[in-house]
Amino acid sequence: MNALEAIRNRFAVALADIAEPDKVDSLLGMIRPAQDDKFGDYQANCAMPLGKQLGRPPRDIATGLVAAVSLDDLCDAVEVAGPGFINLTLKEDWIKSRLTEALSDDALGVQKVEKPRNVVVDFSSPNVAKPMHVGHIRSTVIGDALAKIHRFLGHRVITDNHLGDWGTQFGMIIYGYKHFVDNAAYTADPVVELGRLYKYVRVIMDYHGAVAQLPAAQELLDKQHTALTRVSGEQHEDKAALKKQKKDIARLKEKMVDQQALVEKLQQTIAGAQSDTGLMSAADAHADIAKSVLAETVKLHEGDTENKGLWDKFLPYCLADINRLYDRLNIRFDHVLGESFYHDQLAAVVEDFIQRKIATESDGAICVFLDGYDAPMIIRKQDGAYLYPTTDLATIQYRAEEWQADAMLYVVDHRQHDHFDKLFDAARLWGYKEAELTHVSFGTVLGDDGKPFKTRAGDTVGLEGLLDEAESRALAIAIEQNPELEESRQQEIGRVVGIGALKYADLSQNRSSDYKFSYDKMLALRGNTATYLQYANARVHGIMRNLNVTPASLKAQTGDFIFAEPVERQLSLQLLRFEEVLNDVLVEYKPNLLCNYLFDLAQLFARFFDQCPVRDADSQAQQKSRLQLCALTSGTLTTGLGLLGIESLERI
RNA sequence: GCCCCGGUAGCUCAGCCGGAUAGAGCAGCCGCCUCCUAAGCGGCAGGUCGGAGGUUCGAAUCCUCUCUGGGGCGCCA
Repeated sequence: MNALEAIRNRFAVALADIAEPDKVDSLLGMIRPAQDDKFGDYQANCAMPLGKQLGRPPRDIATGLVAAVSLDDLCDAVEVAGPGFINLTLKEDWIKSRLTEALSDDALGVQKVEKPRNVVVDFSSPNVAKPMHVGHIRSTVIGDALAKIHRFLGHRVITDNHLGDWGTQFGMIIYGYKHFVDNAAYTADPVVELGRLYKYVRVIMDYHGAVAQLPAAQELLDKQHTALTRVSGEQHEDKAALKKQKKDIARLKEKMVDQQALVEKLQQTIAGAQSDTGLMSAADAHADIAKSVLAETVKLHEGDTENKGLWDKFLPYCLADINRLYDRLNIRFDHVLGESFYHDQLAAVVEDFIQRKIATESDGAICVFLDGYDAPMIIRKQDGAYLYPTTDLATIQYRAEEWQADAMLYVVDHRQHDHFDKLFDAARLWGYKEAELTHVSFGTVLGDDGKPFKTRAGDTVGLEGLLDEAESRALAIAIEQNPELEESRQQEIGRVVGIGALKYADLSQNRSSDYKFSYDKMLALRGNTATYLQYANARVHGIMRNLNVTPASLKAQTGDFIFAEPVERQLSLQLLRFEEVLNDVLVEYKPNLLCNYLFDLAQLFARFFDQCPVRDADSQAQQKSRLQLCALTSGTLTTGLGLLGIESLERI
């Protein structure tokens, strides 16, 4: 039982007597860790709102509460301060006995939740056959961490990688294979050749697309220009009209900047293609490539033997390709049920929607109209093809019925917010009202310039290159810091530190905000980084190594805890907050709360390391106590990092 | 036009279902290795929490308006 929960339980009894029953929970929520040491360890802020509700002075309420709550075995000082804050200081004996419990427990005293849920975590979900890029890493890393934390707290977790394995990109590869394959290259390395084919077809399609789009884009730009000239030339007398004119001009100019950029981009695409004569002859020979690609996709979906055969042939290579990345990131999934898994269920989904009269036909498409949205959710196109909302609905059905999911978490970037709002509304209309459906959204990864992270050439940055760079930078530091270590150890440190830094950079940020990617910040040796935590952990192990003890040997024969320096008590309290923080993480699915916690823990340990000699402790008993704190610290850091999907080492 | 998400120290960001003097890291300045990993520790300096109203005993946090940046908005995913 963590301290916060213990305190809340005691207050719950007392509050039941004086507060309205439905208010008790929110009042208990006002008991929280104290913001400042001088206010004790925890503070209860519920007397002020209670005073208002009951029409009595809050200080009286606070005093009454203090008298009514039985905390004798838990807290020392219980003080009423200011307008009615109740400041609580935990008894040292209570802290010490919790530490002793944690020391002998593999889960560090963290208890399983009382009501485990079946939680499906849908994350990563890349389109196979397209190169994975930096945008995929946030979903992958955040989803993995949330799954691990759920599991650690006793929930039944199912992770599912909902691959895009049935879309247009296969039409592209199939078309590419049929027309452009280099058989020697394919035999030598199918993955590389398929990747090349995808890009090749993409470039040709983009070229034709740009050629088709450019005149209209140019025309629109000209129109905007004309409009700007016209509006600018207008003469107005009254202020309101003048203001409107100014606003219109500003808006038009803004639009023109965007439109100009679009035109330039199209021109660049065309010029880029034209500079490659080989490509141009292919482009000329395949003028209808977009239509043909679509046709190949349709044939695949309709079960065409040849295309389905190619799909069956290509898919394992595509999977092997992405699995190489998952291996490097050390990430596994319980299931990999991509879009293709659901394709034969889609017709039935749409039929069911029609039969239940929650979908209607509009302009030949089958639509679900939802309150609060102008645009409907289309589940079948005019041409009879299904769309991703259809697949997503089938997926919800499957997860609810096959897996009895109590919660489905979708770790997907924030741009799909509207899609998920609609999807969830539609699913509830359909009858899936029980399960929690949550879009765990996250922001965009930006470059130094504040724009979506791209290479100088304008391509999205490949994930593979990102991992390479992170590792090689970390390796350089590892060699510099540990010149005496053998090379394989340095390599190992480089790998663990580099990958850890990359993951932590994503996790430590509030997931909802965009974040600026920077190798330098990520691999900084100080500050709130994985490296700092790994370093702290390595230092703990250094102490234990020097004194020839292990967490296991300490566990075998525990001793008393002694708080000589203030930092020892602070460190202890922080160690005991682990469970509390893990529960906090799951309230809003925010792994950064765990990062913050671990960073605070590491900082406290660094102070402990400075102020509390272990080898040269004053007594055997004190040394024992400090070693036990070391064991708990390394256990918590290692476990905490592990829950974030980050490895730790005993020496870095 | 409508909808969503941001704006907090020079920079990168925490804090946001209201709580006591707004935090951290980086960058800057000053100290600390005869001492368990200095990939460290201590200290100094730095903020009208975009702006204006409002609700409240109390607002970075809630409400309204406004400025500003980003994203999304019928047959792509």
